[in-house]
Amino acid sequence: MSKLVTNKEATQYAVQTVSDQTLRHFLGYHLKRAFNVIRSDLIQTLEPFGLRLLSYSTLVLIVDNPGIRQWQLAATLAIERPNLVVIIDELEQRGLIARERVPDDRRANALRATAVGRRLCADAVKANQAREAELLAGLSPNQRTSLIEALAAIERAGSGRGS
Amino acid sequence: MSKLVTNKEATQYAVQTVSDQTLRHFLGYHLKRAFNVIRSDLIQTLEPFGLRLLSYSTLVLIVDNPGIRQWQLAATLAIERPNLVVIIDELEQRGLIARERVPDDRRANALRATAVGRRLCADAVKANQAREAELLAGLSPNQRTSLIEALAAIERAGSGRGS
DNA sequence: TATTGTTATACTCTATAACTATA
DNA sequence: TATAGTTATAGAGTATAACAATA
Repeated sequence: MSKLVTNKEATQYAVQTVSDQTLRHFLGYHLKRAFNVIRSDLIQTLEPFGLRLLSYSTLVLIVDNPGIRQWQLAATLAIERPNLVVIIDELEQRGLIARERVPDDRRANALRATAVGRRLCADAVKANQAREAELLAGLSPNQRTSLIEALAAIERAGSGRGS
Repeated sequence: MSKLVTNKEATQYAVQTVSDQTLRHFLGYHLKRAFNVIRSDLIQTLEPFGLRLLSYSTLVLIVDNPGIRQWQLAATLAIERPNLVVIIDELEQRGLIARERVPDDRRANALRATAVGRRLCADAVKANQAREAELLAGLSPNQRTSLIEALAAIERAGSGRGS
């Protein structure tokens, strides 16, 4: 550096430590940051299973609800029907689920997990549980319960407004 | 319909109500859903100000930290430097902030909000506060405090791992 | 007419590589 | 050699319109 700059001079132009105190007052800010932690951790956890967040939750819902229709899945996952098609395609091509024809309504598909899909799903759920337990080790059981209750309350407060 | 199908037969193929009980056990599932509520509400709240989520938090951080550098902003917002450039461009073109040259280090920009930017920021923050208070009306002050504490704990638990 | 699944498309957010000008 | 800002680009996630088959 050709010019010697004292700390005092430098502070005129630089910021020593960034203050996010205004944003810290907002729940949305904390929600986003906490969600990012959980999300990036889960992405790494699911990677060995070849699953991403959406294909994972889709597979879990199909395992839990044999015969579910695509429109029901889309509604539960709060995504649009077109965006679900590629996910279903991928799960089917990997042999984890099957689209079955419905005699009652030949427009619809009944989705069912294969034995392979159910096995993979169980393993992925177990891995998810293990990692989440590690991440939440700092919270007491009481804190975890009230955290989930508070989040569910926020979700309910938002029902009835647009997504 | 050529074939008469009784309710009993129909239930073989359809799902009456979708069960998400496996996913409900996971904090990540609740976090995502609660965050979606807050997020879509905030998007609507900020729309009259011409701000989106990222341009909003960027503006707030610049107002709170006059002279902040872009790399500091990116680190605080947990986004990549390239993705910040377009946001800064937009805020600058709207006359809400200015890029100032730094004599010490001619590679860097010192970011400062204009008077217009500070005014808009204050108004947007006020609107955000009002809406969040409405959404959280169902939670006691105690619940809100412990909720934010729990989220901050999760965020800390994730520090030291990749984004 | 309305619904189910589908295709095509577009917009936002996010991530990486590589360039420039400085240091 | 490393850093700050930038450009270009590509990948997810998400949203809408419109179509075919079926109800």
